[in-house]
Amino acid sequence: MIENKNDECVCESCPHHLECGGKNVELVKRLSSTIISEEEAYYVSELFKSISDLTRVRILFSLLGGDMCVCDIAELVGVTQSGVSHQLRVLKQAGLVKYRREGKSIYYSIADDHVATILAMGLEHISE
Amino acid sequence: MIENKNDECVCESCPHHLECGGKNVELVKRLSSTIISEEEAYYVSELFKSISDLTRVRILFSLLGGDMCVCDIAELVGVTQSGVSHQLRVLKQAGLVKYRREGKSIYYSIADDHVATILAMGLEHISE
DNA sequence: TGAACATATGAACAGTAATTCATATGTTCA
DNA sequence: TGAACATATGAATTACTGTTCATATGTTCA
Repeated sequence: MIENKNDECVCESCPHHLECGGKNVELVKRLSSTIISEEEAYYVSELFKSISDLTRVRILFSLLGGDMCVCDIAELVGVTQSGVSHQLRVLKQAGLVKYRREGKSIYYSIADDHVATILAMGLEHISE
Repeated sequence: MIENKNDECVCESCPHHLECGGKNVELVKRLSSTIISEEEAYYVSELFKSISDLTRVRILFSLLGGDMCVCDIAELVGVTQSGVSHQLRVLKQAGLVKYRREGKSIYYSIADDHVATILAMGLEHISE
């Protein structure tokens, strides 16, 4: 809780807070802006958005088991080759997966341990 | 890479893998199903979906600075009281925030340190 | 109890995203 | 080089999601 010395809201722009006892918005605004910028918030939301689709989550957890080429992923998650390719593009742009070409095939894999940790944290959270 | 002893795909349902050298889909299917179930994948996607919206991310990071009542959050993120309330419901259902009533106001806060960690991991990832 | 305030909910609209089909790009090997 | 295969891309459709407005629920205090 953030309160001024009089335990009373001094915010100019929201006089109603004098009654609701809410925190001083100006103070909060200054504080929270030091925690995360508008731009950072956007990128964070974009990051999690890329893990917010069931198909993409299934792709990511499948890749935790080892690298896979696109056609294998497609069969595993039961989506069209085209569909998987579209989703892989999203994961690629978010920096969640990397890829390498091996002949005609392209193998995708989890970008780094950091990504694996985020996935593990998510799995842990829903298990509570 | 998962391969059988002959280094050759034995999958019945995808004969083309004999050429592309892809992994044995049946083996992968069995392996990855031990990592995460279909139901778990769904809940994980739902969890991250709740952090995939810019407004909700801004709400969460604001709450990292301390508890806040709905009207303060609304002013801080520049959305209608109604809009914030709708988004808080999403965050509540995902177990990301908790709340307590104090008189007429309801104060929301981050559910636990686990949530703060997930947010921090996200922020860390985009900073690479 | 009723007036004032804080929050929640439902409906409607607008913007966005996931999927598929058709097709293009890129690779291998005879 | 050209045929066969693997992946990527564009367009179109369908479904979903975020926002606001109007209103309902719930709390406090005179």
